[in-house]
Amino acid sequence: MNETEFLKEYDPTAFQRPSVAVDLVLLGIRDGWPAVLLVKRDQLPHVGRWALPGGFVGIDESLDAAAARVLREKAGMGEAHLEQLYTFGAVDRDPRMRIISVAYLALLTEQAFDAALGAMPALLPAAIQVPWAGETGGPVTVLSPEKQELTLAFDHAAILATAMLRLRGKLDYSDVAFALLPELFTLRQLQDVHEAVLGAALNKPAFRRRQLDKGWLAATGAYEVGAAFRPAELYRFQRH
Amino acid sequence: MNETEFLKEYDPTAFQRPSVAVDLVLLGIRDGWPAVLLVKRDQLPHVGRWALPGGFVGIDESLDAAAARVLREKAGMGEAHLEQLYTFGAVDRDPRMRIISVAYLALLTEQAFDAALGAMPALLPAAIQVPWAGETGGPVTVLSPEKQELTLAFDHAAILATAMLRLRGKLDYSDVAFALLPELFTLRQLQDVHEAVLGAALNKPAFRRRQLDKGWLAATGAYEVGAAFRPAELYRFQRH
DNA sequence: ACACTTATATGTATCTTGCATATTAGGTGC
DNA sequence: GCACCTAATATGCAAGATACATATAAGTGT
Repeated sequence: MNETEFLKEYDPTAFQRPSVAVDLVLLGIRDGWPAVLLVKRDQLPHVGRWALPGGFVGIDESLDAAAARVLREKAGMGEAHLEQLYTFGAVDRDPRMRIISVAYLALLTEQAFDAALGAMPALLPAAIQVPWAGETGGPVTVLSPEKQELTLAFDHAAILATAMLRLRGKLDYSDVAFALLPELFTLRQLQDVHEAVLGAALNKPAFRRRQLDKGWLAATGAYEVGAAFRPAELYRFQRH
Repeated sequence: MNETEFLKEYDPTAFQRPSVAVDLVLLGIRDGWPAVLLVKRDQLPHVGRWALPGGFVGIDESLDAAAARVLREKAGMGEAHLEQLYTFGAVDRDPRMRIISVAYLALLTEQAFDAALGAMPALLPAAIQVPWAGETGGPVTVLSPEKQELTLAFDHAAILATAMLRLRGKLDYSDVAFALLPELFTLRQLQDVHEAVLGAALNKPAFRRRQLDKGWLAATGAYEVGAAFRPAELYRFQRH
């Protein structure tokens, strides 16, 4: 029996299978705070609760492709930094049936975040507050624009907590911060992103020096315009 | 319609679903090198190739539980540090059918590694060589005990590379190294583990001081016995 | 007793980081 | 035009972390 014959006889229905979905944490910085885009559930279960946008993975679709499709369909977004986060597979995480969810982290610039809100008005921008426990990953609080604390559907609060923790962890050794910034940015904007994600203030000269020493920043020679005071130089991210 | 009625009518067969499996990277240190336990495939596809032990996720089984079960069934192992690694979901990663694999990293002490070999003689201990490119994660070479380079089945080489990279990345800020060591160990053994995982030599006094400063090591007052020369003190890992 | 080898301790130069302070370059209001 | 305000940028220094060299200690084997 060769491989082709084998495949003909293989019975792919032998086992009962779980459904597989992707859920997206659409993350950006708004008003100096991390923010996430949520959708309101209009079906049972958890009707009326806010949830992460997601969708089932097609049988002929890779996980990354499914995540990119959900990004397009649910956030009207063509481009964003997308990275796989973690896979959530508790048996009872969805009361309808067994659904395994592969969570993805999508990082949006402030501009992309607003564009998504414009394209999909049903999306809710919610502020994220993370206690500075860092280590184990304390409970994350999600606030509506009216400062109401939201209870997310399913295990989405845990997914969001994982996302924030991962982002914090990767912030200083990877280039994720630049995915949250426009093409051109000032060092102060870069620091603001870091401070928002870390939820802590950083020393300015030290931050500036460390960032420049990494060799990832290319000075453009251009400066911001219309600033009330001395304009800062604009930098561009450039892979080492 | 309330939630209970809704669930009755929900049709879980509406979409064609992928199969979900877990694959385990059973990792230990042997003779100063990272090593992985492999199984020989006795079925198509990829008959005769070496693969990571794995199994399908039961419909009433969480991902973590499935990983623990595979650890028990395929490695005869009750205890080991188990952590989810990454989920591999390319459409064509298995020619039989669509299988999404949630990869787990299992860290074994040298003792547990040998015990697994004893309990499951079909397992092959293969040495892993990782180029010191670190960053992007170069190609990983897997060597049989006879120093033959092995070609792993499916995308298991990529899974293994991800495991090694993750381990390297977590080595100095987490406690993973202790999962590779017995209950009591010397500072030299701890350094040997770090050097094997990193594939690089480390400065002894600096390593020793940094480890002790972390506050994770509890001196036992006991010393190794039978050492040819001055015996080293035994330490125990103790969560901060 | 001595050689041998590794564990452990210490000292110093170097590099990194945090923080304070100075200087620069705009805009704003008179 | 000119003083003033504020934030960007630059510099200086102390504290901390790290790499590396060297010294001392504690066992075994001859």
